[in-house]
Amino acid sequence: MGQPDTIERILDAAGALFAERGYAETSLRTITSTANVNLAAVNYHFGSKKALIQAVFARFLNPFCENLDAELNRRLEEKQGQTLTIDELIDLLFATLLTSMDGLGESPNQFMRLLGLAYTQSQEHLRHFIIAEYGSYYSRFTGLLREAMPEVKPEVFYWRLYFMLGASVFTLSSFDSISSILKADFNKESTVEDVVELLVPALTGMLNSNDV
Amino acid sequence: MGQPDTIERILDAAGALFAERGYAETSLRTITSTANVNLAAVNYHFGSKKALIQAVFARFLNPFCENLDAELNRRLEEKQGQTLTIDELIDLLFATLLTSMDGLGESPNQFMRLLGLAYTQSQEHLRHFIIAEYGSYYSRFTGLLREAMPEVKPEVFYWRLYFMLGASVFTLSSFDSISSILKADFNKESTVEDVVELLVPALTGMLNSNDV
DNA sequence: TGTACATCAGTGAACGCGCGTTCACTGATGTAC
DNA sequence: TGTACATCAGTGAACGCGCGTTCACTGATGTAC
Repeated sequence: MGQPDTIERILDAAGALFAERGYAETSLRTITSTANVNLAAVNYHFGSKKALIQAVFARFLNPFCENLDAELNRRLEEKQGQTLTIDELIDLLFATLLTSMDGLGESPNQFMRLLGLAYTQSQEHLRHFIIAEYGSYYSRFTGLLREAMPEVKPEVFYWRLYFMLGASVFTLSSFDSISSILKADFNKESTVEDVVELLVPALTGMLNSNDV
Repeated sequence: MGQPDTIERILDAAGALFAERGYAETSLRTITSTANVNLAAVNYHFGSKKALIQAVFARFLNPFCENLDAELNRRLEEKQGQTLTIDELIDLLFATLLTSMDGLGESPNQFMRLLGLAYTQSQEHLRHFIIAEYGSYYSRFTGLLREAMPEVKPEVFYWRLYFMLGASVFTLSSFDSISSILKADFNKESTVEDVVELLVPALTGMLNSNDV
């Protein structure tokens, strides 16, 4: 194969196909023929299909987590020790998500779809991988969010975190099909940016919901 | 096979196994051996694996949709033409969900998990089946919710509906794993009822979020 | 009442197929002396 | 500068395996006359 970067081409094809149809439903034969690469190349470069799945994730999560960390540092310095508010944190999270994906030429909904599938498909190895590699970033963000709303009980905070995660992952991961129905029913086009703009205040409203 | 109700035993096993590991990841051999039934019995009684998946869904959705419809009728009559509020509708929805599952001896999180998987796994036939069979119930409920919040723009309402769906489906479908982490971290036991009690005001808070 | 036939739930074994992975191999490039 | 060897990306064909589905068959029960 004279063409450059077999590894990159495999990652591109795998990312798109996994997001589209799921991990178990995408065969190595489909991936390698889409990438114009020999069938055995995946096992040669990555070792196994599982390792390929993890590599696809790392390519998304590494830049995102690094950007998130840097942004948090910048904002904390700016506020000189004051705690960040819920609004500021949620805003920062989604702004980072949108800009991190720009660099890769990948849309955030593809990333969200992969993330959603990691939860719902039975990919134990993937959940372990994500927790082991990126758990500390997750803890830092949720820790800061906790500081912004210290008055709620721990278990209430904990469940609201998952309500938030669910609303975000589910909506953005199904962005394509949801927005195409919206187009059909109301003739309205939407971008991911539009939805994020609606999502951020909705999540803040949910985290702040009072009557418990 | 002298034991009674081969069909019921297949549906029980299939429901539990699909919810646990997904549709593609559960083989007919696993289902039939769990149900203590001959491998060929699924194709004999249901025709195909796809038809079995749909039958599993129908067993959940039929009673739920009928109960929801009846409850809506009852409440509307009670209020004599007045529109139902957001709180009342969300309350009624989840109360019906909880009571509908009681009768089947099945937990709402199993049902939610199946529903979540229907969205994320590439089961086109299943989405078509659900829309065709149960779309009118869905439209009725969302129509009433729309009447309760006529001031928001249609597309804003539309997206908030999906935020709500995402938060509910994601959280309840992962109830087992989320609550086991909560148990490990805070030594707090939670029931599905506890989570629904937190979820209802959170969803209402999200639907009502103002700054757009 | 007895016989012949139809219906139907259930069975055991086999079918072809697509899957992830392996393996012996090629050919280009780099390194040692 | 030339030769021998090592390294490494990539290849083509085959491997065994588990999958959903099919098919000829059994045996119990119901129905017609």
